[in-house]
Amino acid sequence: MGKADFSPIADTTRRAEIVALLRRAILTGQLEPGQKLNELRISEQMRVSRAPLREAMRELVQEGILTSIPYAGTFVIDVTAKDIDDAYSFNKVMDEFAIEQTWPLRDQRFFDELDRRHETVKQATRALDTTRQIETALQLHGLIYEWADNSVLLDTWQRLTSRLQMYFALHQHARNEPVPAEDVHETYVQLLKGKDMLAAQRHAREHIGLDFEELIAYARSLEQRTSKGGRADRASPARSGPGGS
Amino acid sequence: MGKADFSPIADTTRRAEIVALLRRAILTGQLEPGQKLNELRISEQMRVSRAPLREAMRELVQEGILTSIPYAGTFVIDVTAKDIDDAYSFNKVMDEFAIEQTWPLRDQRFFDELDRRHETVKQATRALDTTRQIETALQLHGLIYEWADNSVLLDTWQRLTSRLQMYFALHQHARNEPVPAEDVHETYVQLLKGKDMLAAQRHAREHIGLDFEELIAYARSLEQRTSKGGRADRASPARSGPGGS
DNA sequence: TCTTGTTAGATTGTCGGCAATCTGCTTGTC
DNA sequence: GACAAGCAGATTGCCGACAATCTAACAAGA
Repeated sequence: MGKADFSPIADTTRRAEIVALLRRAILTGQLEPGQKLNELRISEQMRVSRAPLREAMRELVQEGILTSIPYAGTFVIDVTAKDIDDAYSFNKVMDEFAIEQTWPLRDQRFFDELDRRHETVKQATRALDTTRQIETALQLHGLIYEWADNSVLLDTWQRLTSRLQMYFALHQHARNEPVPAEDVHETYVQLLKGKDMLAAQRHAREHIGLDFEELIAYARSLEQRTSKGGRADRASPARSGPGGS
Repeated sequence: MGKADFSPIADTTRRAEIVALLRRAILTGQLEPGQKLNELRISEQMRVSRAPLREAMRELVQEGILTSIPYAGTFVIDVTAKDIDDAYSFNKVMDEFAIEQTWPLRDQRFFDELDRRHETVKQATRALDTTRQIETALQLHGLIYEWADNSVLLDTWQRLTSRLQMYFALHQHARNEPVPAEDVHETYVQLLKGKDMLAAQRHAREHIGLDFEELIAYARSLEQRTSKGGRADRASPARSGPGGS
């Protein structure tokens, strides 16, 4: 009997493609934080009716990168320094857990995949493609989440990833540095291959920490400007949580 | 000048109400795991067109309690023992973090709210309303997440809550016990009022743990039955994550 | 001048219907 | 009888148009 592992074919609904397009536009900074998404305009640009566009938007709202106010519109989320700080401290705890869960499951395939993703990051770095560099770095970092074999953990990470990518892309866009230092992930990869789990956890905390510190400082400086600058109203509406009456 | 703090008025779109209705139906077990949601039938029952219903469904898909397969339908998620186990171990870590973050922020208002929610649970217990008992118990437990002042943490908890409520409701439905023992939350509340943070964390782990153990055992027994029973196919499709190239 | 009522324009929310796709059955052939 | 092709029914995906709501400009009155 022929056994071939086929991966499921791509979703072929307009909705799915629209989701991908919008997400990419947001995460790369083509759509700026706070910006309103005009349904009619976008649907005409994409040559699509508003129905699938609106469904796509609802998905991205739940994914946490859009926010919707009834009869007012759907907006790209505003990024506050506190949001980044929250994500930062939460990420530290998650990292620790992910490494702990992944640690006993590491095998040759894990190491290979680790190297492969590391190589992809270096490739994007050499190509001076900052957007892709952020994306691949997050994918490298995400391996421990994919390997941990915990669906809830992975789900949470993927949600967080969207926001992180948006934050970092925002940062990069602002201070248009050519590209960060040569290889900041080398130590991380080596530690994940090693025998000292606690060292790996510690490094993950501090390594990620450094990137974040810079990011938060930047966000803070932004808020200084906008606090007197204007469009600071229109607070994010209370997320209609599961805890209803 | 008159200063009155008004909270934002309720969402008055059909979509929001549909979301609430569907979520309630799922979390209370009126809609069983694996069951298909027929759009036409539901829209007629609710006297609503399919557009807002479909948008509501997309939200619940992203919320993690529905799963959608293009051109096939939208289904209530299947609950596997591993899912519960994953949520369990993840919840332990989150609890620890939430207590740590909340600890220095506790004040009189926190204690009052804690007592209020505790009272609500006892009330539901006396009324023999198991569904509401689960709901209120989760709200009691959720206070440390609301108080922790971390938007990402709270968001993650609210997502997890949906699934937890579904799991526990499922359990309760099956073994139709009258109502659990009198007051299992007393110690938890007292520890949160006390001075020993580590003790509170430890208790949260073990207390929640016990409930989970029973739940997982039940789920395992269910899978024993369904593994030969039939509708085990139609695996959950790969969640189109943010990483797509 | 400030506040309040009105109105026109734009945008979101919703509806009913059509097109695309899947599923199961029937039919025909070997 | 087994199997492939084709067909009908049901269901999801998508579209265009209408209704409900918001926003901003303008006018009227205190």
